[in-house]
Amino acid sequence: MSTTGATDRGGRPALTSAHQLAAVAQALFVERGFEQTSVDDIAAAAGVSRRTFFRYFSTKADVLWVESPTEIATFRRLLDEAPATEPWRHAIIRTAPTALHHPPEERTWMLHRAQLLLTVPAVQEKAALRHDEWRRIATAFVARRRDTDEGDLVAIAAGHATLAATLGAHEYWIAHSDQDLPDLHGRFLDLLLPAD
Amino acid sequence: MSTTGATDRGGRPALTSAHQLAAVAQALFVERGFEQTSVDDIAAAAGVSRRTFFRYFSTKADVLWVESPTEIATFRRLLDEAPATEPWRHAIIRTAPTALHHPPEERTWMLHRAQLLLTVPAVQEKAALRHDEWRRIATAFVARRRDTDEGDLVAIAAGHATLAATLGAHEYWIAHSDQDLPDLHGRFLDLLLPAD
DNA sequence: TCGACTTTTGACACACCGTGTCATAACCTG
DNA sequence: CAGGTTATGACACGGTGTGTCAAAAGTCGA
Repeated sequence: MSTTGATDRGGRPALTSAHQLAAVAQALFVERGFEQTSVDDIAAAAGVSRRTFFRYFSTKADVLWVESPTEIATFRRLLDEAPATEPWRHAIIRTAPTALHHPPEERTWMLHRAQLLLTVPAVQEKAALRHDEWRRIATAFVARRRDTDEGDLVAIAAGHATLAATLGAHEYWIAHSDQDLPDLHGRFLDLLLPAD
Repeated sequence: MSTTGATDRGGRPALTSAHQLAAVAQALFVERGFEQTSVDDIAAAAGVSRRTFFRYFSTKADVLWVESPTEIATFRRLLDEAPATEPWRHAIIRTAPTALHHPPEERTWMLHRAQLLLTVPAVQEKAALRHDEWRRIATAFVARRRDTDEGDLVAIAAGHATLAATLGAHEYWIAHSDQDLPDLHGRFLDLLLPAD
């Protein structure tokens, strides 16, 4: 979370960081649009070369998912830690909104991110892989709880429902940003998850 | 469906057609992989220039959605024609599988298509736009039936549920291709659509 | 202080995607 | 045969993402 448990084994110090690049890039996206911003622009604004950008992110759009590995890992961990007595439906409704929760000071950042994600087609495309990962976590969890494999019909349905609820909650939130995202998320999950 | 109500206003006859290009392209995708197939390869195999390919399809992946406009239009039409007495939940469960229905002789073609769609990341990405359109049709329909706008929470949820069910059914079908896709589709819809 | 090691960086070069432009080919009708 | 119409091919261009390699800028040990 905070600073580096990284062991310093010498070598040239980095000129930038993933988070700094992400901040610079997202600011440019918001300001002049995603497709109107080239990787050259981002690199120049961050004071590094284009090649360096691609060492931090394998795709231009990837800067929007800097937090994603953390969120994904949190979701997986929370489900792993869910008490065996808790029904899987309840566990998902409880953990999914928590995994995506961010402190209030990151709210406008999140809102901008969500708007880019749901509005810009080129960005929406790149979301597919992340969505898949998110979905698979839920599917695997439900399969475990139901003592089946990941080919289980209900588990597959639950996975897709989890993703659908997450996207739906964000879509609704964009238009009603005064409301509480985790709360909305829970309501969508309750509406869409199949019966236990 | 079958041949051309197109008025012939003269001009040079086309060397190829969207369907022929799509067939050639999908065959190459299945044979050697999507990313291992360049547009140059497709064009060469079809006997036209690269530029011509992009006049028929605006993206390499678009060949996989030749049938999409028809399916989308059918879904929209079927919902428009649904009797006002039919509950919206039932109407979606009835019409969505029908709109995606294809004659048996196109089965292997559909199976290949579905496998590419759910397996190859680069293809999955391009699906986002089509999925959005599919989802919006359901959302708009539910909003109409509930006398609300497309910002309605239940309508949004129903839209995402419709898409989730469609994807889930295809995913399940890939692993159990002996079963009936429309039937699976209906079961997923029944499982995921929120209560009326 | 000097040299060996490690890591980050920048400079090129390259394949591919998708777009704009323009001349040419191949059909129609009068 | 002339003029209109449509499809095509050739070419150039900006952008993305990748591979390669030499140079920069630190660390540590002798």
